[in-house]
Amino acid sequence: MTSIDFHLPPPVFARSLIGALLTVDGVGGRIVETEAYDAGDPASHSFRGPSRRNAAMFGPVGRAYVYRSHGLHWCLNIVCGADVGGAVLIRAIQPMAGIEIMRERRGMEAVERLCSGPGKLCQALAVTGAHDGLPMILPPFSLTLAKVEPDIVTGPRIGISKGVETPWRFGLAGSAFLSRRF
DNA sequence: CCCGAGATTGACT
DNA sequence: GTCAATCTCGGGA
Repeated sequence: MTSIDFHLPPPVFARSLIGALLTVDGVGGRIVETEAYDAGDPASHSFRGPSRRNAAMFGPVGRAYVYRSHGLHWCLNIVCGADVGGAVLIRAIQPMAGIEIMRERRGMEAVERLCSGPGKLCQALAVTGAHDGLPMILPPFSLTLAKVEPDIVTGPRIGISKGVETPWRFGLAGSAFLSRRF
């Protein structure tokens, strides 16, 4: 059993998550895309200090930070880092377990698109604000790192207007399950 | 208090 | 390509 080091700096931890198996109540798959954020980063929700929404980012590492995007979609992060204010956004998953349940939650959809975005995968895995602050190492979550680090591609993060040049987006090379091409 | 922007998605021109 | 859906936060009046 390999223990997960949530104290790694966000960019390092984000890279280590590529290929990991993530499930929620048994539904999930292989993480194929992540993004790193930290407190010194103007693109991060933690940049301006604690608020009601981002409180989990200032709590213990290894917990979920789930926030609502544009008032509609949920997005799942894992709190990490040597200092407070760090987290890794889970942006895409390759569905492995509970695919039929995901289809019911998301409607008829090609398997490549079921979890190809941060809001999509939260819908497919039924992650909501109720999961905010919960430990990632306990049910309903299950998180298991890949035994061997796969080939990884990097690039600028998606959908932000500050810190755009920071290459803290990580993806599984050649994956058909990414939110976008690198 | 009011308003614009935002780590998104899906529907539409 | 454009745009609306709808919640939280920060900045300015």
